[in-house]
Amino acid sequence: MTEKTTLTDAVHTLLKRAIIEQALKPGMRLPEDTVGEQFGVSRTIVRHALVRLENEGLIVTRRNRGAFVAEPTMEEAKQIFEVRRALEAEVIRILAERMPASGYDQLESHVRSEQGVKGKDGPVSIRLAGEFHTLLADLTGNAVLSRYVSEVVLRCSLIMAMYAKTHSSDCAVDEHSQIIAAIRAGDVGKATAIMDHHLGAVAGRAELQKKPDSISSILSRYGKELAT
Amino acid sequence: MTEKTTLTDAVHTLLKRAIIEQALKPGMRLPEDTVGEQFGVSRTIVRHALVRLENEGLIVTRRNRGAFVAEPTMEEAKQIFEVRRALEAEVIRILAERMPASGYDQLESHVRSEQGVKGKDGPVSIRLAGEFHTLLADLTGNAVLSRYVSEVVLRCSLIMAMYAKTHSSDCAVDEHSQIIAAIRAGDVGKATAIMDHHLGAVAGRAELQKKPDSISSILSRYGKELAT
DNA sequence: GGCAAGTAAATTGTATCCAATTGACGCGAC
DNA sequence: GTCGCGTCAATTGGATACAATTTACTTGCC
Repeated sequence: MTEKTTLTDAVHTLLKRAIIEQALKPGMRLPEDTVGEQFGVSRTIVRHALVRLENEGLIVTRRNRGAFVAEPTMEEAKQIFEVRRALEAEVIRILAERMPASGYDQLESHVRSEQGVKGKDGPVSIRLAGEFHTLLADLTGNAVLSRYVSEVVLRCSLIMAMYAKTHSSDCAVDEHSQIIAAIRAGDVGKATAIMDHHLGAVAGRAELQKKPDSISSILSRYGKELAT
Repeated sequence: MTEKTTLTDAVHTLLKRAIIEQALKPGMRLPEDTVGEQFGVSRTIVRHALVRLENEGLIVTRRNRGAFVAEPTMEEAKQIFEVRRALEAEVIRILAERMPASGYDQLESHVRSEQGVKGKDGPVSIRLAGEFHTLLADLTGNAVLSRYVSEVVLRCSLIMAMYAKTHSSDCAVDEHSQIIAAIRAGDVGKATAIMDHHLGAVAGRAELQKKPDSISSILSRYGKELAT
């Protein structure tokens, strides 16, 4: 399986995971040859992977300056959450209408694995929380929808990594279960309401945590100018 | 302005327009060096542009085979329309709440230019009809939403180019005006309903037109194997 | 005459190489 | 001491060269 994929895909996937798991922090530079050296591939490959990442909004590139891990502003974050809410509402609407056979099993299985890492917050927790929503979108069978949800979820993960101190996954997992239940009951309105509340809480957590973190956050945003 | 943009952007834009305007027909091959020769750039540039186009769903690439203009199946088309409906509903919801100052002027101006080419159906008509929706999305001020709408609109244009014989833009322009009026009146429900009907009609036209066109369509789909 | 295998051509995947732009450091003048 | 200018290093933008894989054709055998 690892041989079937192209090198570009591999690098792209690795970089993506590294960004989401905060190994590569927002604002950090990504020199092409450094990354290439690290993975043992040429700049060409890294360039292609970076193009993809830029299209996904996970990095930004400045002309003749190179690529940087994206640092979503609060404004961008609001926009992303706005789109995400709309997309996930559609996901719920579809799933309430046509949930595939093994859908609930997969969802419950995932929630269980989320509960497994409930205690320890951190990158893994953020990733799993995101993957719940991705799984939800996948179950719609709509590849386009799934792709977009996946993108906004990843960018939200990046936002959370930037602005929220702790992920406090406790309530998140709980709400995930509630969403599943509401969909199972065919109650689109309730499921959407919970999802909205869920996302609102997530967004709000980022927003609330932003103030105390603003000093270092702002500095880090301008800090890349000084980074040697 | 043409000097500020990078070569990749230029090639990307040109290819995109060529695909939308059906100069490059669905299923057609896009050899890297042929395209590069045509535009006077290297394969490197073309490759980057192709990566972008693939991410946008306008082309598909087969491993070691190259790039082909996408040929959305009816299933994919349905998925794209499903997502598009959800996204444009969100656009309407937002615009009814916060329409920028010069928004209506821009919209009405665009509708007038659509009416200008009302008679002659064809690529330009399809492009303008698409740009109305893109403009609508741009007015939300939400760059993420705008980007996604732009993508699905382009893919819908490709679908229409594939499946619909005539674009019959008459009703489309009329409905565009109605949507503007409904938004202006602050009637989200009505605007969404018209938009749904509008998109449904477009999708339906593709679906209905598909049968009589199926022979040549299918042949063209297999024709790429024979293309010399 | 049809099928299969081998070979050759074409095209992509990848790496390396050159040029152009940008940011930084240092020097000098005011 | 500070501001401005010039040179330099570093990194990306782009092109070319090489390798690997796939397709298609030809040739030989049944």
